Amino acid sequence: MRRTKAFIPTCKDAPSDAVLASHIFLSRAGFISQVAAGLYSYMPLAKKVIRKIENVIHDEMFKVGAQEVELSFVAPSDLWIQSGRIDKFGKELLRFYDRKEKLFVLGPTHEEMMVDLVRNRVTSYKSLPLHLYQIKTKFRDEVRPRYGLMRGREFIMKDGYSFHSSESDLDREFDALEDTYKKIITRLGLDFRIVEADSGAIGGSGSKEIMVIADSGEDSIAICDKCEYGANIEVYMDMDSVDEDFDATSITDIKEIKGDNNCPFCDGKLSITKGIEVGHIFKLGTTYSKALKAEYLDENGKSQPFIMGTYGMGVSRLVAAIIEQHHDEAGCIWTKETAPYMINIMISNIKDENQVEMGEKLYLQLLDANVEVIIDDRKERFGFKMKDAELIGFPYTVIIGKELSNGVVEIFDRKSKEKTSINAEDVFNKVMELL
RNA sequence: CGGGGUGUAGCUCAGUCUGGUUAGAGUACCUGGUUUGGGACCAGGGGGUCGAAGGUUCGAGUCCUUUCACCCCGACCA
Repeated sequence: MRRTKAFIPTCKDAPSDAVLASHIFLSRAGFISQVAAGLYSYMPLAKKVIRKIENVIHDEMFKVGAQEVELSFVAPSDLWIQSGRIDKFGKELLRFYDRKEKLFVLGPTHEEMMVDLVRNRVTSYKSLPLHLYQIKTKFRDEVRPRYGLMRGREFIMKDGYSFHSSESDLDREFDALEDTYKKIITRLGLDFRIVEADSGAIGGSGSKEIMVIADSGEDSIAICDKCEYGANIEVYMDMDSVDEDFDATSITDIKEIKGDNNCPFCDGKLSITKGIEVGHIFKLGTTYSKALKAEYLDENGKSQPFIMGTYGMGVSRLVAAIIEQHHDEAGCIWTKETAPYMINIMISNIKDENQVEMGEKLYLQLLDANVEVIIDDRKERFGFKMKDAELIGFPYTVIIGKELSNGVVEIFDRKSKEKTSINAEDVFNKVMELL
C-alpha cells in the first residue's frame, strides 16, 4: 500500500470525550470513527487488525475441532419468548417490528439461535459432541456505552456453543476451550489471566473469564505472582452476601484475599490489578436445551436435553485491549500478530531520487515476499512522517534518509524506539529476519 | 435508569454571562513559493442552516420555552 493512496486519516486532536488510550489513539491514528453512541465505523487499518485477530481465532478454533457457521443477525422474538430471555434481557435487547408487524430482535448473543439450528437436526448421541461457532456483529442497547471500542453497543464477538451427551464431556470441552483461549490471547501478544467468574445472568455452573491485564480495565482481579491463579474481585463481593452453605473453598479464598494475601494454591502472594474481560467461557448445562426442547436420543433410546457450553470472545474489544496494553505517549504499538502493516518504508525526502529509488525497490521486494508493507511516499518532512508512524504503531519503520548517501539505512523499532543502522544492500534480508 | 456537563468550520475550541458590523482562532484541506532527520515557513484560497423547532425583540450564536444528540460519574455486560 502506498501512503499517498491509503485512507488513513490521522489527526493531532483526539475526540474531546476520549478518555482511554485505545479510544484516543485508535481515533487519532485513523482506525475508527464514531457514528453515534456506542457505534463505530472501522476504517481500513482497523479492518485489517480485526481480520488478523479473526484469523488467529479461526485457526485455533479449527484445531480444537469447532466448526464455523453464521447465524442471522436479526432474530424472530419467538425464540426469545421460548427461552424466557425476552424479559430477562430487558431494554438491552433491541426489538422492532417488520412490515408484517412481526416482532424481531437484534442478536445480543446467540444461544437461542444456535440451539434452534441444532435441534431436530442433531438427534443422536452418536453425533455428539458438536461445537459450532461464529464471528459476528452483536448488538446490545447498553444503558451507557463508553470508552470507544471497549464498550460499544454494536460490537464483534466470537461466540461458540458446544453440545454434549454427558457432563464429563462438557468438562473436557470446557478445559479444551480454556486452553484454546490461552493460545489465542498468547498469539495476539497479550499478558492475561484466567479468572474464576460468576456465571451471571446467562445461567449455568462453571464459568471463567479471560482477562487482559491493563490499568484501565474495568474489572479488579486478584492475581498470584507465582502461579496462574486469578480471581475476579466482583465475585468475592458477591460471595460475601451468600450464606454459609456456599462452597467452603471459595469462602477460604475470600479470607485469603482479605487477609495476608497468600495465594490459596501455592506459596505466592496475591496482588490486586485491573483487567479487561475479553473472553468468557460457561458451562451452560441444559438451561437452553430444556427451554427450547432441544433433545437427542441416548444409547437407550431415551430423549435427553443437550448439555451445553458457551464460549465468547470480544473481537472488537480485543482491538482496544491490545492498545490498552501496548501503547506509549506517542501512540499505538501493535504486536506481530495484530499489526495492520508489519513494515513501514519511510522515504525521508521524497525529492531525493536515490531515496525514492531505494524505497521503491525495497517496497517491491517485500511485496513480492508477501510481507505486509506500506510505503510512506508523501511529500512531508521527516518529523511529520515519524510522528505519524509512531501514532499508527507499525512494528518496524525502514528509514531511508540522508545516510543513504553513505549506503546506510535505518530500521526503527516502534516498541523500543531504537534505530539500527544497516547497509542498504542488507536491508531486505534484515527485514525478513524481523518478521 | 438516577446525577452532572456539552452542542459554533473535518477536528480542538473561543465568542453566550452583559443581544448590535460581513461569526472567529488553531489545526486540517486546496494553490504557489521556500524548506527536508522529529508534527516547518511565507503568501493566497475554499469550507458554517452557530444541534433542531418555536417564541421575545427593530435586531438572537447570545435571552425564554420545548426538543434532540453526545459525553462524564454511579448500578449491569464480550
